[in-house]
Amino acid sequence: MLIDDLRRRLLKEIKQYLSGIVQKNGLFDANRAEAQLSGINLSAPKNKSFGDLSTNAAMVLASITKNNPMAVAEKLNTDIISKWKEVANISVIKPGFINFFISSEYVLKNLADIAYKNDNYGHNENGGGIKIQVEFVSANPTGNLHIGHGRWAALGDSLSNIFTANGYDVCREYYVNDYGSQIEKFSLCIAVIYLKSFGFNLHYPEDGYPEELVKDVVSRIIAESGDAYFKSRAGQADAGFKLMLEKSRKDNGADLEKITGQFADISSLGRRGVEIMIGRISETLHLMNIEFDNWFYESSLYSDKNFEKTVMELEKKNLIYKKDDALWFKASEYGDEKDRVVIRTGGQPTYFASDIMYLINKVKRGFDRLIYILGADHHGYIKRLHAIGRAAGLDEKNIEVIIGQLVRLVENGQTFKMSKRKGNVYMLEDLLEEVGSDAVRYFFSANSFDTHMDFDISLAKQKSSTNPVYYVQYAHARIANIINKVKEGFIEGKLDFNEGELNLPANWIELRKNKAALKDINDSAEGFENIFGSLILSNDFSNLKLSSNEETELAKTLILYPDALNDACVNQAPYMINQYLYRLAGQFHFFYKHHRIIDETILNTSRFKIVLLTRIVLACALKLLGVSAPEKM
RNA sequence: GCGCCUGUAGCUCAGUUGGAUAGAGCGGUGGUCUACGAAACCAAAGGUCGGAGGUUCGAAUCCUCUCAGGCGCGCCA
Repeated sequence: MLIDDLRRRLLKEIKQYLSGIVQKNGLFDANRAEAQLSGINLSAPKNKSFGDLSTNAAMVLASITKNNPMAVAEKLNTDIISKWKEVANISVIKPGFINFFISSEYVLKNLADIAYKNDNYGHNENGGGIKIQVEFVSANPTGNLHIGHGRWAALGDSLSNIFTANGYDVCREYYVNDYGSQIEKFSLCIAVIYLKSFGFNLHYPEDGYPEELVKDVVSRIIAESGDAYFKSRAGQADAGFKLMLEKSRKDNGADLEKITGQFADISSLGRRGVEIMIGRISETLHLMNIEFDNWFYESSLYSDKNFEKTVMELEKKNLIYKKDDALWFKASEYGDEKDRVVIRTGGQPTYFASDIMYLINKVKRGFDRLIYILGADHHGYIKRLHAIGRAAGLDEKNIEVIIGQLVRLVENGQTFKMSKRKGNVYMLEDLLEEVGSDAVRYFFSANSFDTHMDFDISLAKQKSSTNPVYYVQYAHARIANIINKVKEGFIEGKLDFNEGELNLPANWIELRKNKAALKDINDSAEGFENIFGSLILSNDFSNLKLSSNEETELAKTLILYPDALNDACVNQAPYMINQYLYRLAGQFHFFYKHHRIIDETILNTSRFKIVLLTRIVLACALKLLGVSAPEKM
């Protein structure tokens, strides 16, 4: 990591400088150093011609010490920055900016590092192995995933990948809401359809789940286990029962439930239904390259008298009280807007009761940091989750709630709210089928969590060649093509190059003698990876030459990947990876257009090596986003 | 009514805790292929940063007010 390291070094040296020179006049307080110096930036300047990097340190310092910014800048330059080996061509400009370029010495040294680290290039240990749990999607198992879930899934998974690459121990968790009244309703719907499909004459609950969905689930249940969920098979032919069913059509839901329960095992059907739905959801997520480490079932919170024990604990800590025959949690004493009901009149626990137990459970499992990624429709949760955390004596900083804004659907210029499209449903599965996982993943992680993004269905449906994901993938495919070309050229004996500069893998030399084996390698699934991997292993990347501006710029972008990865982590912003990728791909295309790697029969080995390194970085970054790195398109 | 989020080019969005001439992509305009893949490259055009005040050397960024949009505010989950 270059930028972050330099900034840290700069701050450290400035502190020493300040404490020695300025402290005596009282302008600088060592205890407040962090706050006073926090405004110091070291980053790429807006205008590239100023340099690769720039710092406003002199201006911040000048305001503390009441000195002339230009004079301070000159001093910082001679005393500190000019001594850095990483930089070159330093200049001090008007208000007090210090601009500089990355030294070629540093660039070359770090290019070699890319080949050495390969798949792990850019990774760091900043996380220090801290256990961090990311809970996301957690859609109810009573329906399919909608477009919004797709966005949160992409963001959550990419963010998890970014955390892992930054040295955190990440657990991706999906919380399955399989307990409570919604599940009871879902179970009843399933049981009703189940009985109906065996000839029973029941009416479908009016406020039930979409019938098509439930029918789908039931047909799978019947396909796998037939009438196994009947309580009484004899009842089917009973005339008295039929009368009862007739009557039930006019009755209310309570009777419907009673009658249904008499003949079918509602809760078992419900459990099976939930499993089927979760299976579907995980399949959809799998299509998006997302695998959860843990599927946590809400119902498991209620086993072993855990609920009763938790309530007793809360009572002991004086966190709950009774009012209007219900049991309340004193959430307002811990920052929530009001107190929350834990047990309803009648003894049923609320969803909030689960929240309490779930959070306690997470802490008990040893996670240091908890991240909840919630949809904007759940933003009311932030305060109550923090309230639980505080009451449990946890540091609020370790319970982070990230709110992902909703996705608005646009079709032919018309906008739809996701929730209003129940009649004409366009689900995540449909989107994946229409545009493919790569485009979905790339697009959904391309914006910050905060943007209210529009998803244009009509645009997504047409496979636009101007799609940024193709642009990035195309860079990778181009490189794969070059690598193949080089291999073929060598084996066919049509390519000349200085062998000292490019060490060919041993198996290539074998292939030159035995061309029949070539086809086998090419046809094998790992063929390309073998070609690429052996090239990386057999070569030294510290001796390449950067002979043009385009190559130098590309190389600098390559070595700044670790910084991009760090930034994406610190800011919890996967979109920064998208931006980096786009910039890298652009720089590669630009380079490619201006310089030939293979010129007629001559291979430029330095350029070829840069291309190999570019491929590594493209693949690393694409992997973080869960987007494939194709060899052909 | 209260709370959270958003408003930047025709469209979709960046702009890291206040910094230099507000940036990309798409679309539109005009150029590039007997060339390692043109799914690419190059050039110019496009803006009172929703509006109004304020804070200071300096504001898209911070404060106040205001307009517009999204989402919440249950003994539902």
